[in-house]
Amino acid sequence: MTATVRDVARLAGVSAMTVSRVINGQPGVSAETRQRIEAAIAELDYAPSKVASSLISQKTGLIGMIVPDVSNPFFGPIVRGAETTARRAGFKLLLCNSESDLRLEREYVTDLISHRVEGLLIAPVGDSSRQNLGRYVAGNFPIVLLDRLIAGLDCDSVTLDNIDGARQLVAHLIAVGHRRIAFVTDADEVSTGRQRLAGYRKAIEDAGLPFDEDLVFHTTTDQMGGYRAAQQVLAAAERPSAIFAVNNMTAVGVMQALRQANITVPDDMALACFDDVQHLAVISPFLTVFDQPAEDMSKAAMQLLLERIGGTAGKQARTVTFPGKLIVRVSSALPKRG
Amino acid sequence: MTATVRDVARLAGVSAMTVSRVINGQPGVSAETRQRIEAAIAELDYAPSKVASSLISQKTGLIGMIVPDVSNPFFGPIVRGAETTARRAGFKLLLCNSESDLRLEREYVTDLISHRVEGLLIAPVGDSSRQNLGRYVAGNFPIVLLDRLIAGLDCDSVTLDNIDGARQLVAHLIAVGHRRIAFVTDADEVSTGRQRLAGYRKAIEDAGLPFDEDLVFHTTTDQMGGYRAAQQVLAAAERPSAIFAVNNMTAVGVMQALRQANITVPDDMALACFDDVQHLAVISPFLTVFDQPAEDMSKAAMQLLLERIGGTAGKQARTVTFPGKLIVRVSSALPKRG
DNA sequence: TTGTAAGCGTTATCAC
DNA sequence: GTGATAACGCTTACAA
Repeated sequence: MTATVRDVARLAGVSAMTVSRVINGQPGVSAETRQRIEAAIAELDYAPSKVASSLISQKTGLIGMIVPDVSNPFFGPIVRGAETTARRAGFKLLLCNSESDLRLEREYVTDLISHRVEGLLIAPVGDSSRQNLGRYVAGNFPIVLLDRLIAGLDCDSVTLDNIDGARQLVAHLIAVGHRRIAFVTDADEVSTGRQRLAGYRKAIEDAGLPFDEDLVFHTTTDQMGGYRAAQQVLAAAERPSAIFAVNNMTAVGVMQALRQANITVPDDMALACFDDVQHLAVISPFLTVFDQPAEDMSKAAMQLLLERIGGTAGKQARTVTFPGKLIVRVSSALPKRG
Repeated sequence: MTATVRDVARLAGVSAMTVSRVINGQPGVSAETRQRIEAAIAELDYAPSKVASSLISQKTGLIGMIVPDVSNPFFGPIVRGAETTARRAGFKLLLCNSESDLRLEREYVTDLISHRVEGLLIAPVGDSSRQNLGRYVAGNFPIVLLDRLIAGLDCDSVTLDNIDGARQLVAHLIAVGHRRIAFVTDADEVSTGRQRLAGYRKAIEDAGLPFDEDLVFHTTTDQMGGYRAAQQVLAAAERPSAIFAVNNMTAVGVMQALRQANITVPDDMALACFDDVQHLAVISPFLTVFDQPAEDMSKAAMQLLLERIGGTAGKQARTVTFPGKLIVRVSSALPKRG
């Protein structure tokens, strides 16, 4: 179990070096010796230590990945895609959940660096993550941003075309007949929120409607945040006919508040959001969404990271933007009453 | 970025040892020296290498986790819970997706061992995983099984009471009025499938109904497997009025096949399965399920593993069984027609 | 309070 | 074809 090269060498009657050659498939070992060594390895259940070899090669074969929460149906496929791509390139993934907490994110980053991950794939908490990452980016440490950009940080990244996605989604709501559309989103701290707000505004202005700041409800983009924001929406003087939630968890919270207030979707209020939940639509094709190809985005991001690690990337930061697609279901229909 | 203790020592005008003391917060360093060293650390962006310290301490602070697929809504929370618990104990998680592939699982296990993870938390592919794990269990390497047991492998484990869960779910279907209930499950290779079959059978016999082997449809427990099995169910001579799918993905496949055949749930066919999808029910409370407390189970499993790693566990294998709960929604109602 | 020497398990280098 | 030696970056044990 904890045998070393030397134990194997002793048992096989050779030197540690020869064992090392066999392990790494290097030439220059006679077939007979090789067999004796392989027998000794099997006998001792010997597993070479990557800890020791990493120390010499300065390569751990480890990649750090930080997401807010793997159990979020958007990030699950993201982690899955990244891991698959990493594995195929011979890397293992150290997974961290930042819980959208800047301090926890910072702790993870420094820990991962200490573990000598060869690169970092991260869906950052927000613009403030710049504090946590800036020095490494400046030091040319391989980092790729996923889903969210960081203002003022020039770095490889993979995101969705959030502006146009939001524009499409809101344009759809307008086409259906909605005129007052609430947007439930976060503070100005996260790039996705900012971009989706821009798209929301564009769709409204494209349609010749007035952009009303009071229809933008800022909150935390989790279930509780969506819940609270929806209550504010319902309390608004002139109630909107539709709510656009900035992401999936926020939409869940919105739905929860609506249900509690006995408001039926879409009969009393329409609802649409970002992020489709894979497979869910089969069970219940209800929610109109703008779907992000999460797994593909993540694979692309890992690819960028692998290139950076491999040194085949060039100095300039690269940006990949995916289009995504609008999926219209029943939740966005025009209310029958009200 | 890649400074070493010696670089820091040189810059601070001390020995490497003194730097090491400062890093590890050991006593015996004058305040003045400490400050000089801390300044040097900051100046050089020095991050101590866990690769090197792991080599000495024989502790990596790494735990391996293998699940079939993190993007599965059952395993997402499982990974999340494990990571949170591991982090609080100072461990990082190396995440692997076995894709329910025995060979891939084997590869992951040996790789993780080479990386010197201090323990392994695994939702194994099935009974055959015994080949992949047996030697390590025999060698007292810390391993905890999650969700699935392995026949003939005596090892710490956390599972659900699958027999009673399935019994409750099927008893509910019977109480609603169903008499012919199809069970879509895997081959005999996975403990959860076996146990749920036992529960299915018990509920049927408890109700004084005949157990009909032809109502048990064996397939792969993924979406495609559920899809194919449902087609067989529909082709059955005497069509059942309800389908019990062994897990979430299988249920999705069943639903897909039913929809394609223009069969409405529950009006033409009832459906129930294991695994609730968190949050989904808020959006659309449709599917009757037997819910497993995935995150809690996972936290408990990680706790067992941490105890084993810490040596506070004792030789005997421990088993923790969670109860879970039946959640009745609309999909299990008695068909109106047929 | 601080430093020196040795070694953790590998492998690169060079010698035989 | 094979082996001795040193080194990767750190820490334990001991010395000063």
